[in-house]
Amino acid sequence: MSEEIKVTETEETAEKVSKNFIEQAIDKDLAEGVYTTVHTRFPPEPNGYLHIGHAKSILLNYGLAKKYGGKFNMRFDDTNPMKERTEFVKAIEADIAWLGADWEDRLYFASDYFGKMYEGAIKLIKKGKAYVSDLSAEEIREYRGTLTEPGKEDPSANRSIEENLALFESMKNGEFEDGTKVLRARIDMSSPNINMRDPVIYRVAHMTHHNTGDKWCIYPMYDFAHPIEDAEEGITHSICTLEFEAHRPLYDWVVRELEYPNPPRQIEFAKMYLTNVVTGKRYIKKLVEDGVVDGWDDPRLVTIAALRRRGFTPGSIQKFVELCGVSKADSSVDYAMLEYCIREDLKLSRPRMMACLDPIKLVIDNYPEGQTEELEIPNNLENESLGSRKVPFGKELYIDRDDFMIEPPKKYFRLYPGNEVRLMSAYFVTATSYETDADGKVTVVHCTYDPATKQGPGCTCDRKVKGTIHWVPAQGAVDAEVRLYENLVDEEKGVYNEEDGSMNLNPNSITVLKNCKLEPALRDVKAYDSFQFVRQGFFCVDAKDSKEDALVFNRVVGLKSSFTLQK
RNA sequence: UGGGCUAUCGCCAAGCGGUAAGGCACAGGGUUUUGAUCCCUGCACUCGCUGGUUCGAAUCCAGCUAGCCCAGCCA
Repeated sequence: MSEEIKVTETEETAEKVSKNFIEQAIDKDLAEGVYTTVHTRFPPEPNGYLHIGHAKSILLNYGLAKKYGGKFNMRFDDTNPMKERTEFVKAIEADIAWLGADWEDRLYFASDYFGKMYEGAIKLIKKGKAYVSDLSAEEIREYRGTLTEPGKEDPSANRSIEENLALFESMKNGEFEDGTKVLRARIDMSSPNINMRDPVIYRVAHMTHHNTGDKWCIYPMYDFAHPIEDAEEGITHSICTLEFEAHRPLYDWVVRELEYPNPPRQIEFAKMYLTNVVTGKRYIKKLVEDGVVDGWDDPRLVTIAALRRRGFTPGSIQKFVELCGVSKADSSVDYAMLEYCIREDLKLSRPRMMACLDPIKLVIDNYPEGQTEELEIPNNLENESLGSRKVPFGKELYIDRDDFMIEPPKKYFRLYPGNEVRLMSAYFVTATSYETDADGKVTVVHCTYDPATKQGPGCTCDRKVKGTIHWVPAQGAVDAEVRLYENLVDEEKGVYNEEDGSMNLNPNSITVLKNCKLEPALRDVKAYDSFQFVRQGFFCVDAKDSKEDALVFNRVVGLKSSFTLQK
């Protein structure tokens, strides 16, 4: 195939998928020669764990760089030592790497630029564009004015450049208490944009920084630091969320006053929310502190760590972000979309095994005592490359409680007295009788099998049967605990309680099944291994609690079902 | 309230003056050793509202309405 044809095909494909507004802006910049490359970055503050919302930003930034043959930087925006910790730095790095965003050798810290920022501040002072203020935090607020009234000039605004320089140096040298002096940018106290009313750009904070230790006791504010970080790294497109839109004039002011030659351009997009999910940092924190959940990686949470532990894959999250798209409109994406993405990713890639989550015994009365046969069962009929495994079949098996009913409702085509079903990959069986315990709960089902109905390649049985159920051999069955999850919050009431800001928790968000029986091939699984448990869903070995002799599985997501069992 | 932004199917989201893409969800039907998958089919005479410009408007203009963001020495 010639190269020309390839190029044509690529263009055609690209035309079908419309570009989002950021890509359109980049195309325009490139076409007009504003930039010749694309360089993006993801700049989290290391003050907590990343969640699904951050994943969108990470993948968006990384994806853009990749798509345009550019670069993607990882940068910790650590300008406020009060909130930041190394613990979070490590967790965030791990999460981003897991998601598949590769920053190569470009891992930076905003604190690496504290020197540059200090110089930048001096440059502003020398240009008469910044001054040291004596006002207290409260006074600054008063002088700032309100949404409708303009601000008033800071009494310190007219100090000489020399005095400002000296004072700023004294700030740096630790001669002032926290809160007694700040450096302000001189812009416009009557601007309709409050962010432009002489914003504070440096504050005094005698505090040990996780990266720079005690070297500094003054720290730059986000609005001053961020444009410098971007410019220093040669970022072309600084992509952030919508709440920073009103800060863009200030961002542009900083890079202009500091005279960066090819200043980056800030573009804002709307944050993504998910329905019936808790994303607020302080809410997650409260759930963790109150012991409602088992840490920041509890599988019911949507932190990256939790999604990983639950059994989501990087691919599923990439797909999800791609499907959601990017825009400037507030959105709350249906959780079903995420479920669709993980099912898509796992359905062909994972073995389909048999497991009984609420097992009852099935005894085949006419099967020879003591006999077993080894059945060779393909691991995934839609993906041959996954091979097959052996499953022993014998007189005593387990089936799931839901698959047998004494008095079935209409349209129930599983096992009930007198009915014949297929035991998946084995034989047809017909229920004959059952045993119950003192409470009337079924404990054992008796059946007979038809030796002529052995399933598998070359099966000559042409009789059809409506129901097929899964089973696990009693001999060699593996015990396991399985955890089923539902929304953490009440779907009807909404996530947050309007009145007191509390959360409307769903009391049934977790169901722990302790006596599950898995087929023998599942004995040697490792953390994060995941499988389809046929007819039930996708399950993942819990990385925190699963032990070699006490397996624990999380249900990632159930299979879709158009059938609801009426009990 | 001053400023900024947003409004297209239940949920995302294309559309960029030529007569409403796509995905999720949902509903029917077919295939089926998973009530799954897969495969068909259906699902906005209408684009927050009202006017205007135009042969023609979701797209342009005006005026409304609703929602989100900004008054941290947080990011």
